[in-house]
Amino acid sequence: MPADDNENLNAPFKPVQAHRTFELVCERVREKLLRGDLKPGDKLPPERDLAAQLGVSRNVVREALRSLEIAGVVALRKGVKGGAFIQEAAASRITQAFSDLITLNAISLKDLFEARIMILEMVIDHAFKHNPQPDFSRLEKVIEQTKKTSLAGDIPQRIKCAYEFYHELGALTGNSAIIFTVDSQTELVQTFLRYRVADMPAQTLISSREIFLKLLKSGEIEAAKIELRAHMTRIHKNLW
Amino acid sequence: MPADDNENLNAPFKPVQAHRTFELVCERVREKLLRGDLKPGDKLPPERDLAAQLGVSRNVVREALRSLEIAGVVALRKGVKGGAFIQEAAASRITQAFSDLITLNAISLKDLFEARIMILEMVIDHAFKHNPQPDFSRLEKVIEQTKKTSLAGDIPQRIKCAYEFYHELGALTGNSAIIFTVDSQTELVQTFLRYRVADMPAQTLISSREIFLKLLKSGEIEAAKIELRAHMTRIHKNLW
DNA sequence: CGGTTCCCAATGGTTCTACCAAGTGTGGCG
DNA sequence: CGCCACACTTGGTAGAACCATTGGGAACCG
Repeated sequence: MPADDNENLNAPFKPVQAHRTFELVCERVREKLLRGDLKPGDKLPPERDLAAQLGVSRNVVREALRSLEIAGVVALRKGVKGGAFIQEAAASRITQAFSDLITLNAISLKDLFEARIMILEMVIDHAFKHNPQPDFSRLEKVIEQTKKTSLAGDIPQRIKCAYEFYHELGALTGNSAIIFTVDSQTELVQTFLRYRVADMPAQTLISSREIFLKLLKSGEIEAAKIELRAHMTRIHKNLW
Repeated sequence: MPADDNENLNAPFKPVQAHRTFELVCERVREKLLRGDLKPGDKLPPERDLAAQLGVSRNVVREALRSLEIAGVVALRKGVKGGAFIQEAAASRITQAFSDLITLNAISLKDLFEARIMILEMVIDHAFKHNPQPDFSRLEKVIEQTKKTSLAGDIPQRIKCAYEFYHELGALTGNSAIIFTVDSQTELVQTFLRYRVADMPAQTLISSREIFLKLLKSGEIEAAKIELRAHMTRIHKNLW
């Protein structure tokens, strides 16, 4: 439920005044984003200038920027040539939100992992439902890359490949909302597993990926889902 | 923070630079949350006291609180007896994240709605997969409530009932990660539809809900999914 | 005694000013 | 020519003062 202003829908009076100044500043920025006046990579004016232009104190501008930063809309860099830069759209803000729910004990790791499997299985189903012959070339390329880096023992690159793998899997749906969801879950799981990747032998990973792809290609959906679930279980088991 | 040192030892790349003071303040609060020293409903010390206790300026404390507020961890109320109160876990932060992705044109409304349908269908599948006879009593109760408020023309309550309906649907999985995902999507859609609910006659809504429940109860999963998709399409159509 | 009104203190919200810290470039010096 | 130091830009922190809202209690009135 909208946790903020609730219940004033049928209120005869409109107590609307929620304007903390910094929120208005955020609105201005979001407006410009929506209208295309601002695009990722663009830079906002310096805090001092912005404060002057908007007729508010620098503090207010800072709180607004802080808010936008936490929301992942802008990133701040200092020094000359620094400033507030509009960020590229990314899954990380969703990731952060889920992460907070976990620290609040509102979501257990078990549920998180189970949900991840559910969504990925859904992705596979959906990929075939609308297209009997999905294009697996990108997925294939990622697995190839995984093979190389993982055998070379390049852990960070291996982690990145894993991310790309699930990303391409999600991309089979062609639905960006699903892609972001999958990405955020991957990101989330990786933050919990980051320092334990090496627990799984490279060969185990590679063969799992290859078997999975082979099953997908031959259209054995259910078998592919079983392989995926088995792989996930191997990964997650380390945490319990 | 000994735990952090531990992790930094074998960290391939460091999360350094976190030493903006306000981030440290956030950490302190999150620590207390994680250790159970703070629970939802608890109140943080006043900004001035907090600043003194932590040995930082009030400005820093404010930025930290702003950050936690945006993250949905605390809510701020002014006046005497006001302060920063720890919030109950809620989906709203995820909602906001998706909302930002939409304003950045990274997700289209079409994809959002399609993803929503996909997830709900997945929920239905999953509910039956692990339990041939799911408990629909809560869902039934919500529909009963929907009937009442919707015929009475109580729009806000009708919206709330819709939220509850999808919430209980998600709850059939027993997976809190899924529940939060469903909730956030519902919230998101509702913000786009809020002022157009009345477009759908109450009777259309009610009969759709009842047909859906009846199909679920008789185990006609596919038919239920079709009814759900039809209902969704009716709702979403208004936006295109 | 009961209730209404008004004032006061607590607390978040805003403003100002000054200064610190970190990049970036430029000009001077070897 | 190359390197280094200094200055300038811009975000980060500090601290004090004041405003706005809220809740409760004191004062007042019936």
